[in-house]
Amino acid sequence: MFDSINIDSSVAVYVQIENLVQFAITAGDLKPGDQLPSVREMSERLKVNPNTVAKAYRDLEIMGFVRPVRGMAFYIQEDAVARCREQCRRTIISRIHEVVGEAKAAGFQADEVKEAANRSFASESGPYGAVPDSVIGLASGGGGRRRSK
Amino acid sequence: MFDSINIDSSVAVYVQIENLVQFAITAGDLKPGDQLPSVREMSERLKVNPNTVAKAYRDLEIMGFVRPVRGMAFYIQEDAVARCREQCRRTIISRIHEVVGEAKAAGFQADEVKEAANRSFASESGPYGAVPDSVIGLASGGGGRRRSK
Amino acid sequence: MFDSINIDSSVAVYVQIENLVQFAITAGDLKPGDQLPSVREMSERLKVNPNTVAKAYRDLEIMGFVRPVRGMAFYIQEDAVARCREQCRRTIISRIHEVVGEAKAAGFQADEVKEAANRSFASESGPYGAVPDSVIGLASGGGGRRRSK
Amino acid sequence: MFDSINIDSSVAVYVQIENLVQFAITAGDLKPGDQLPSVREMSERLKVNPNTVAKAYRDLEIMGFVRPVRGMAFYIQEDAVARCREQCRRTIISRIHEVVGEAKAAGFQADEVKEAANRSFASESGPYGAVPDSVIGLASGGGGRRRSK
DNA sequence: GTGGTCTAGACCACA
DNA sequence: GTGGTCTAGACCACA
Repeated sequence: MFDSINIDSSVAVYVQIENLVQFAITAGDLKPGDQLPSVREMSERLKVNPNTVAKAYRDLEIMGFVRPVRGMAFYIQEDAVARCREQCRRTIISRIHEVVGEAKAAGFQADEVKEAANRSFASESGPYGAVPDSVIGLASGGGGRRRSK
Repeated sequence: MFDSINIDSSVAVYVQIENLVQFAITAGDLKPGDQLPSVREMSERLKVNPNTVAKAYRDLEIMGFVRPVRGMAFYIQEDAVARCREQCRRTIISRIHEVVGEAKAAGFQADEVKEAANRSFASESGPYGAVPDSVIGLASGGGGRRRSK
Repeated sequence: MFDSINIDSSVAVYVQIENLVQFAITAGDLKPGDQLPSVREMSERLKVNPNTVAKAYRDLEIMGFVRPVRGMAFYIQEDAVARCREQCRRTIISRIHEVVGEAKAAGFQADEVKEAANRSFASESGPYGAVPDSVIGLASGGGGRRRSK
Repeated sequence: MFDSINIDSSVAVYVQIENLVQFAITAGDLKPGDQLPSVREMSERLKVNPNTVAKAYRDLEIMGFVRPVRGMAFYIQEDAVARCREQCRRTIISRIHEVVGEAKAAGFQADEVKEAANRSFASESGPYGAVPDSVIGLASGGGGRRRSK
């Protein structure tokens, strides 16, 4: 958990951090009352500037998912789970929709998209890590065949 | 073609424009020798500033997909198709990988992602348009089932 | 260094900026690892719009001479020097060739061109500054002699 | 005469045309009372759009170097020569100054610039043609030696 | 503070 | 009419 930031993603780093936390809450990896890693620890894990982590935490606080106590500790709010899950669902649905729209526009077939998704599901990497070869693999395999034409 | 820009997307507007053109080339909607809509026309269609379109076109030129002819227009290069298709494939694969990673991190099941993708495939909208209700629908349907913890 | 832009030159302002940086790299005034003046500082020094400087810096990045670090600065690349020198040489040779061609077409003698070049070499001014009187002086001196048909 | 336009030069095409005419007047290749090539003929020789030639001719008329008669014929003015020569001299001096400034900024030695100029003087090509190999040659010869360091 | 994106709009070169 | 350059200035992401 909390180890994959992709500096090249179109998604801003601080949004990636917010997403990682929200996904963890939604998946049950972080429960109400749990504590977030400190800003400093998180910034070292993710190798980003502490200010960037601090901004993400501040946003999560504004959204009501975490609550700051004293200096640096942030705790997951009691009522965060349901709202967080709903927000994650919408975020992900709209991103799936966007990416499928791109695939359609480029002439990809539904099968190819599904196959690519399956490979990603099977791979080990987190949401924002680099794309492993096992996923890219599709390209020279089934992908190239049908898209041509 | 060329009618859907999402100002709220994490993908920069000029990148969305570059993608739209590349997808059109890959899908065969734009062929070598064809000309791009003029900067002004494109900016009116997409309702973005002409400078933003110009930046996208300049990037496409640097990538070697189009060639500007002074006082005339931008033309699709002869050798653009294969390279463009390969680049689109990589772009899309890595974006699918990212979005699937997000879904996994949030506890989505593969079936749910596939179902969301199917709905998007079936919908009419382009890559960067707003998310139609028919797609959001999944949420309250299959989505709610397993994600709950 | 970095103080002379000629808004009246036929050379576009952003190209003049690119040239100034390349000349500085070639001459060893900027070394690999050094950082460029910030976009804002440069725009104030040269009294041009920040966007114009940014365009020049972006081009230098595309040419592989500098590398931007988000939130920090642009740094001279390790391998920039040799390539940069070669490109400068070609740029300058072709510009000398152009100007000599103009002089020949207008009936200038080789001696006159050399004398003008010597005066410029002896003067203090940078590449794109205004032409000092000491250089113009040639005109009424040796220049008038033979050119008068 | 009138056969070399360099589309890649920083000097605008219509300015190159104006220069070619002015150089020809200064050098005595065009005399008062002589007629300029028609706009159409010139545009075919130089392979540029007639509008561009027309703009150059209009400018030359404004400068008082040529006079239009009826539809399309332009004649060299009686008093054009002296003024034209003076203007050419200033144009060329300031361009020599600019190019020498560039060479100095990049660390070129005076000798190298002179040698490059000599080569250009010795070559056959006109002011705005492509740079012949005989001129580029300097590079690997004396040029490379001293500039390094 | 530093670079990156975007808008708004002027003016120019070329076809 | 088409692309290219430049200004002026706002706002954002990141360090």
